[in-house]
Amino acid sequence: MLKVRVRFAPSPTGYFHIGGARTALFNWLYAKHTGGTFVLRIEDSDMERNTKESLQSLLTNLRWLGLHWDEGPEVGGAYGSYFQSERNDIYQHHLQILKDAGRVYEKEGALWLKVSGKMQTIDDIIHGPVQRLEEKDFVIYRSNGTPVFHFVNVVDDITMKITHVIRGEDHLSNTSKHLELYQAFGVPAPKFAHIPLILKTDGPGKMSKRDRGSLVEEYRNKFFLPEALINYLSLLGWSPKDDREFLSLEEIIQAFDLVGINKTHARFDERKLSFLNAEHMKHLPKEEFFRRGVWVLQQTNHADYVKNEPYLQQIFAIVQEKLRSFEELPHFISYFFDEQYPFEPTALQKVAKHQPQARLVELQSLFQSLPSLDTNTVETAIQSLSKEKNLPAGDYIHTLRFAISGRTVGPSLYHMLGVLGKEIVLKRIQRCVEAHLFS
RNA sequence: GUCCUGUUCGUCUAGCGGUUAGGACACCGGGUUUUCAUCCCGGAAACAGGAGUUCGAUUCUCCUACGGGACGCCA
Repeated sequence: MLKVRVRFAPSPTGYFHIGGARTALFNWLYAKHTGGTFVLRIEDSDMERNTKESLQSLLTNLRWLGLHWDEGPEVGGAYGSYFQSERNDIYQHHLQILKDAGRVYEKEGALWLKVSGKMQTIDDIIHGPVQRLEEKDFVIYRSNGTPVFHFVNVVDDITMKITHVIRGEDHLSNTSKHLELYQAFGVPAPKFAHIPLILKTDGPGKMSKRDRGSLVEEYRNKFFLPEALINYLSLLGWSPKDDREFLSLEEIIQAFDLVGINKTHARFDERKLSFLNAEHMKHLPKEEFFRRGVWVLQQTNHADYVKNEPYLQQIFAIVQEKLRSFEELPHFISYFFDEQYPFEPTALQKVAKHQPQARLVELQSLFQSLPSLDTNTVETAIQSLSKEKNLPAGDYIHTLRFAISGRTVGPSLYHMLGVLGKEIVLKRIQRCVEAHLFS
């Protein structure tokens, strides 16, 4: 069995977007699944539109996603260069082959390929046989002497020994041109798999770089988990054919195959992506959550939160199950580090109706009588206090959370008290009492 | 316009002739956590339409409608 060689061949003309990432992912997955080789080739034959920044963005985001290439830029390989702009000799050589075969003519300074007039049959792994007649001759070299996409794409796939071309369905109609080329060169075509496109969340058409949420960069900047994006993207046009949706990379590689890919276009849904991100957050091993959390804090100018590591570890431990995304982390835990935390107006409103001032005073004397505020002690103490005063425990709990954090939402209150400790908690209650917020 | 291609809940999907058409997100309701963005339970929600083929079509064929793509000296 021939070893699989697949490639992702983007042109660096803008930011790396979701559609490209999914195409890269499917190629990468197929290589991993079959033990094949994943090639990254830069299609920069249109010099005017290429930028260094797009190339950098591409490489950075591909690596962030974990889609490392076996051959390509900064990695090398036996079939380089992996930049089309550096493969001119190869293209000239192949042009000569077509000329010798009598398939090329010049018109208005450009070089055209004479089509065969034969009906082409694309044997697509996803769509089955697709027939299409390429009716018109087409340009393979521009009048400025540079080769065009269809030509270089085919020449590169031949010379790089690509076995499977996995690309977006927008190329399905182009494939008859490519088949003309393969035949003109006298070489067999690779296998094709045209994957369905990703459509806009709402409105007509495929997702484009201008659509909100379409850039991989956005998710990296918002501290999404790359494994969550991968998981979500893998589910666009593919599924493991059972009820699993929360999947690790290993599970995806294991189950992935070209024949299981759908024919229908999929609509991008950021809400499901967020859900998957939250799931992956919860399943992160403690140490990994800590490692990445620290990194996020440093990136967002909250390095001071990291100074006391054991303290931070305690905070992370009670916060992990509540966080949907690392983007929320700095704000979510800010009051653990700031005695001047603000009292949120909406939170105040919710709490104000339960005679908070009186409750806080009662809690003060209760806590002073306790040796420490560990979770169990505090829980039973508050329970019996509410029973004694014949009040709902919620009156104490809501008020207390508000007093020590300024908010109505956060991690488990009893655990919070334990992490903050008796001294700080009493200080915070005092601060709240003295603020006279409830008049 | 021509040529390709597709059509299962709002969305992502399972299903490959006989199923109460399954799951997930989102949504709604209830419960737990006497907070909550966690967790648990429940609910509403789909085979585009029409002809065939067949004992029987969501599944096969054709037509219509609708969606998507390609028709560049862009990739």
